Amino acid sequence: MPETETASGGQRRALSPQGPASPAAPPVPLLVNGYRDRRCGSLRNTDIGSEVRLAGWVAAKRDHGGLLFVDLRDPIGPDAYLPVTDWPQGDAAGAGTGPETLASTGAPAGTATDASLARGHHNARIVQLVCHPGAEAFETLSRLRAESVVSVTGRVVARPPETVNQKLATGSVEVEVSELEVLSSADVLPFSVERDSEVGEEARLTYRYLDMRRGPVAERLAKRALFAQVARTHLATRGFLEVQTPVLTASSPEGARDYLVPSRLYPGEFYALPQAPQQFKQLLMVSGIERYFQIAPCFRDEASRADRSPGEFYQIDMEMAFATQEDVFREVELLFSALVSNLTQKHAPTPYPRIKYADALARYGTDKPDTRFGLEVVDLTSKLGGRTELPMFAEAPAKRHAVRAVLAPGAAGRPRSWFDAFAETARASGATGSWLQLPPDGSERRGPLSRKLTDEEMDVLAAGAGASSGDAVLTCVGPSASASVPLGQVRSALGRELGLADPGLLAFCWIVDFPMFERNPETGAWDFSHNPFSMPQGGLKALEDNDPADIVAYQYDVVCNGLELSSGAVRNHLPEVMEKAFAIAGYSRDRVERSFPALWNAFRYGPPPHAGIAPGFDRLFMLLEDQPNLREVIAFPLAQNARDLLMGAPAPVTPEQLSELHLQIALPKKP
RNA sequence: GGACCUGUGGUGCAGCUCGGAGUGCACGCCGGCCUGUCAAGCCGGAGGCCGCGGGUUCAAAUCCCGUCAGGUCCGCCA
Repeated sequence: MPETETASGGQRRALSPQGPASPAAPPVPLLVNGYRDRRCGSLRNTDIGSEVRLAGWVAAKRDHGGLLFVDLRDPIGPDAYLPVTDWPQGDAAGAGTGPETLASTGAPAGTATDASLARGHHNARIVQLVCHPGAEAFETLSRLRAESVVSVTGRVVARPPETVNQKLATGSVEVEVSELEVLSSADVLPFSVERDSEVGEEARLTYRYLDMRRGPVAERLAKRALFAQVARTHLATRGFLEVQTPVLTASSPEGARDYLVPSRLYPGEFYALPQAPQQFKQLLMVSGIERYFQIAPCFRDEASRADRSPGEFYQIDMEMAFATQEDVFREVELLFSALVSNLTQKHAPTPYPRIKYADALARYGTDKPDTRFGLEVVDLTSKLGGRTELPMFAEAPAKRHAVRAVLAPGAAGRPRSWFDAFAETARASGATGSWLQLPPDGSERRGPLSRKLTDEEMDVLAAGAGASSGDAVLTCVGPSASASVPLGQVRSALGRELGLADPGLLAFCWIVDFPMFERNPETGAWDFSHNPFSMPQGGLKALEDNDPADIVAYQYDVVCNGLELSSGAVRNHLPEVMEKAFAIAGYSRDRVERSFPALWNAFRYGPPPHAGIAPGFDRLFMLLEDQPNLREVIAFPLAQNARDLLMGAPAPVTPEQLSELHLQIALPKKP
């Protein structure tokens, strides 16, 4: 069947950061050919009387014997966020186009305003076909299974008033089928595409194409495409050049486990897939590129989490020459604002608050705090430490322990098991947990602390935590760096249970001043605590004069709602500073040179100062879409164990392939 | 590397605590009826190695051990 591109070019204009579906954006045309000349979901009252050709999937069949209804469903297209038209010239009469932004996408005029009718959604992609027994198509159509694909010709007719369906965008009309062509027939499906039932993860991944045909995942992919376009367009207007970097590269000694690719030409040698284009982007800075970005694939052979894909993921990798930490913060806030305003109706206050790493640990017990709500951990070391009869508090200053507390609103009446669980959590992280309950009726305070503290001390504790009747105060005593951790966990749990977080808020914040080094608890040696290429604050002098424990780096994270979205840093571009930093971490100059030959050499030839960041693309999009895990925003995700249930990867290869690569398999012996 | 949750006709679930015949629900599937449905309705039917292996027991979907698969978390992720 010939396919005719009837639109003039059919191109979309680049999206402006201000609005993808702004009036300036031309509507997306339909390919008009032998398959169809209209989209199912586009038919309206104004089409009554016209003859149309439609194609799509048989979504549902209602066979009355003497009368047959079929719901025909469009494919999922860019109409999820762009205006569409069924006419080459961009005549928008039937497609409900207009100056809508995605955030305000509403129902087409003249029908129900149900949110499920929003453009691009399931009920906006359906039209009802009607077929009478006399019609030639009747027998064939009535025998077709759901999800078969057909092309039909028919006349658009008005539905009898009492049968108008408010749930469909096309609900006031139907199409009387005169001709039917079966384009493909479907076998019985492993699960229903049309019904809104839960399907197990295994079945969804194995039949991912059917899972996507159900709607939500594919609609999200359409939105993900918009996300990428907004990011690209925005960064381009900010002067960032999109540069692609190799996927086959060298293994780097730092970081996660590498995925290795054996070399055929060089027996016994391997490429590695990049964990991130970190060294390449720094080399681009040395190359004289002013601003670089890339939606970069990253590969890490590490265990997965709901917010961490196994195997591979994408970063919006960015780097700028002659830039400071402030410049990076501003560019990221501008980029995120463009993404948030184009893709969501959430609010994301700027500038993002900045929290020192050490403060984040103290106030939230984590370096990725959810700052949408309060309940911050308070430090009562100076008020209660050393002053009470209770040994735990009394001895804290001498042991250099911190006394910390968090408010548990309305928790006075919680069961003993809840408090015990907290105490156990505290013990597991090497601290001592206790608590005080303030009964709602104002009666005698209860809990272990009530037995050892004076009334005045309890007042200090309650006031310090901001507790009143009905609340509880949880306390934790331990080393300063870890005393807040169990309290932070309780804080997060309380936030969830009590619904303290505004779901419409994206509370971004910067975590700054990460320590440069940390002691390896086993060897006592100094390790890089994060990125070894970060510039220490104070430069060479700080490295020479200060205790490594006190050196902080120009190293930062951007965090939102308790999710870490990215790490970044002002890079260390000075070989002598790098040499010293690596020396503290126990690397000889020789070893640095051997480990990072390209950077080491490049930095001898005039590297500009530079800084950058690499926000996680999938994770940021998952956050904006309120999705609980990354599989919901990825077309073909691996299962948790890094298996591809659809394609069957990984899989053994032939002996010939192995031999060509000079590889032998030595499986571990079974016990 | 470790912990926990889940696994029951094609799909989703109940049954498992307290062992007693594969018992049940919703959907799907097959056949029949049906001219205004909207995930149509009504009648009938088929479909099961209760993930797999071992153990305890007179008897195991149910209890125990192991294992596989899916998920969540800890470690890990410079």
